[in-house]
Amino acid sequence: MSVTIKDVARIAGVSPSTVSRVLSNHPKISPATVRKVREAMETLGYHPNIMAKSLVSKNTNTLGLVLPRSAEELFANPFFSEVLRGMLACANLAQYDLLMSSANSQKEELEAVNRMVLGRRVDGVILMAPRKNDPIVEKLLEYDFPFVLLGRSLEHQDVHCVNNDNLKAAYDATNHLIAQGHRRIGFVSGPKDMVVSEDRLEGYRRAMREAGLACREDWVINADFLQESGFHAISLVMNLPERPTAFVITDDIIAFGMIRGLYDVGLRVPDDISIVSFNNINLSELSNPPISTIDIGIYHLGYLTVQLLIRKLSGESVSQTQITVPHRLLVRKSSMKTM
Amino acid sequence: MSVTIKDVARIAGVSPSTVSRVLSNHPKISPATVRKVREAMETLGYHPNIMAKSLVSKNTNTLGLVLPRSAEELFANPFFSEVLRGMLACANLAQYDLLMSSANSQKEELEAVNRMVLGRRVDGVILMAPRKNDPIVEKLLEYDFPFVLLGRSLEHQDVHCVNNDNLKAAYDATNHLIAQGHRRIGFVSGPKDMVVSEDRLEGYRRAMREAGLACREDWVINADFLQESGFHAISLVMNLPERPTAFVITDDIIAFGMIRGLYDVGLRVPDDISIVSFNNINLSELSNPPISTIDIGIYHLGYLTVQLLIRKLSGESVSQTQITVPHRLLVRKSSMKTM
DNA sequence: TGGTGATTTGCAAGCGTTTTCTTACCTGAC
DNA sequence: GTCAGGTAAGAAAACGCTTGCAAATCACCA
Repeated sequence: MSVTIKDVARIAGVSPSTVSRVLSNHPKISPATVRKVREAMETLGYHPNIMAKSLVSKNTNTLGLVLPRSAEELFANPFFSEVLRGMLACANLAQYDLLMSSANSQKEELEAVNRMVLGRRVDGVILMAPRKNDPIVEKLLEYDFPFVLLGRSLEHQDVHCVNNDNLKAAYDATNHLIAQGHRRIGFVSGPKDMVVSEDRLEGYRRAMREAGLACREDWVINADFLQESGFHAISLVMNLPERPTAFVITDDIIAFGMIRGLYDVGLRVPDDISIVSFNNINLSELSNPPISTIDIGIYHLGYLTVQLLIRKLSGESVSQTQITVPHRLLVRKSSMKTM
Repeated sequence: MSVTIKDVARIAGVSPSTVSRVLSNHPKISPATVRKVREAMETLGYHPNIMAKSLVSKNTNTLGLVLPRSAEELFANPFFSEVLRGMLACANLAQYDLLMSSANSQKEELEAVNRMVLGRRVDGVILMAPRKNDPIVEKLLEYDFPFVLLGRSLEHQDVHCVNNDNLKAAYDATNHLIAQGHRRIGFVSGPKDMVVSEDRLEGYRRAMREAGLACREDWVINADFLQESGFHAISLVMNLPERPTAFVITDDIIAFGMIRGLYDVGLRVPDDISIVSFNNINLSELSNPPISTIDIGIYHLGYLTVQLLIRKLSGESVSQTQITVPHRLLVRKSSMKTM
């Protein structure tokens, strides 16, 4: 069968406890013994059973990634790979693995979290893109289980999270369009119950208000993070009594869909309608025209989230609860009037 | 502390064994006892400790996903999210979770696999995009550990795998271009040591040969699965003594980069150069021009891989070792001459 | 009444580790 | 040569669960 600590002990002529101590680099162990044990491990091809280890030591070196329900939206978005890449890079460095489970309903979502948390399967949890009044947040707080938000909680200010200043980002994006001379500016929002949607919408509204511009309700279009949304949005846009000359769009992928949809109805970007979107997924630069976008540092978002969680787990008392990843506006052709 | 099976037993007035049996739906347990135990679990908020459970039962309900080293390439590609989505959907259905670990070097990669496999952390392993002479494949065969390839092994015919008929797919793509009247057709390949690259290149060559067309070595350009590759490829293309009028490209994202790069040097797709690529990532349809591509059924690829692995794990003797996901050519504007 | 077999439950060992507590051993000072 | 003081190694109990085997209970019939 598989080789255990006892086998190693027998071969090395020591007790299992000693082997265990060698394994965890216990200081008070003689170099000679260490050598003997190491050799035995080598010849037997020993590898510790992580289950047994976690059972007694009560940690798993695993982080749980809880995907928002109806994760389809997120998944289909390159944003997700990129944030995952950042997470894995950091986790990898600290010898952590990532456990993912997806869910289709809120019920399944809670079950998944319970399996992970109450089943002692992970040491900490990462919550992506939380919603308003997210029950998972409540649950984890109730359990007093370590977790970090990628995004922020509307209700709990003291929860550790990594986020952009989405309000400011949308504010910047809108102001850029205003500076380009646009007066009628629309906004395409993500799912209504997500905190990020709320923040960005607010940023857009603030910029419009400060510039003394009308902020009409029918210029705010709801979408989700799928390219089809961009496509669908077009019919709404076309039916508007007064059509905006520019849009702030909450996600590059929606922008792709919109540009395409506009093209099909004979409208050109940026000549007829200017566009600024969010995220700077790597393809946005290769779009035709290249898309002006707010670079939110996706990779860093993922990396720092995991880093924060690991710091929490290692007992470090992390006083700064909120980490803000800086954003910057990348002006490309989709928002450049007549060049 | 956390509530265990003993607590439940005490409250329900039965023995721990009985509780365990209720948990696993043991047939010979009286309905009355079941009810009592269920109630006790409910009031205590009991959740089984998965570590303890796996320690004795020797399975973890977890699948390990081993990413190819230098996974950056893959990650940055929407292909990856989509395949992951398929995997998670299937795993989720069967109550499995996915454990990911990434690695930067071959050494780290082997360590990760050992942690997973020898550490008894997962029940089975999924290997993505295997390379020629992949040491991980050898290792898993040596351990006799259940695993499934997403892709195929060049050396081992009897390994369970889910794959496309990449040779035929490239053959189809090339023939499509030939049918459009092209005679000078180039090929942009993925990393040389990956099996998929080999297969697609072979398909391209076969089509060219059968059509009696020259298959010049300097028309085969090596790239990796990054958009930058497409970009870089351009300088190579421009320096060719005799330039192809069309390209078969092994990945949509490279195609994006190439279209952009060609545009920048004043060449138009499809008017100057036609393009057919692979994968049909969702953005390929929204490209400008929309990209003709081989739809390889990414989602299904992921879904079926996990399904096959789970079937293996559940003891079902799966006789059919190779599952081929059908592909189809989607003709879009990037390969349509003058309309 | 006692024996038989079927059905339900409990006992206890074991899964592969870690860790506390003890013991054995060695060093050096008196 | 004895004993304190310290260091290195072992014994054994846990961690929370499963499961083979034995015991208990009960119905039934001779």
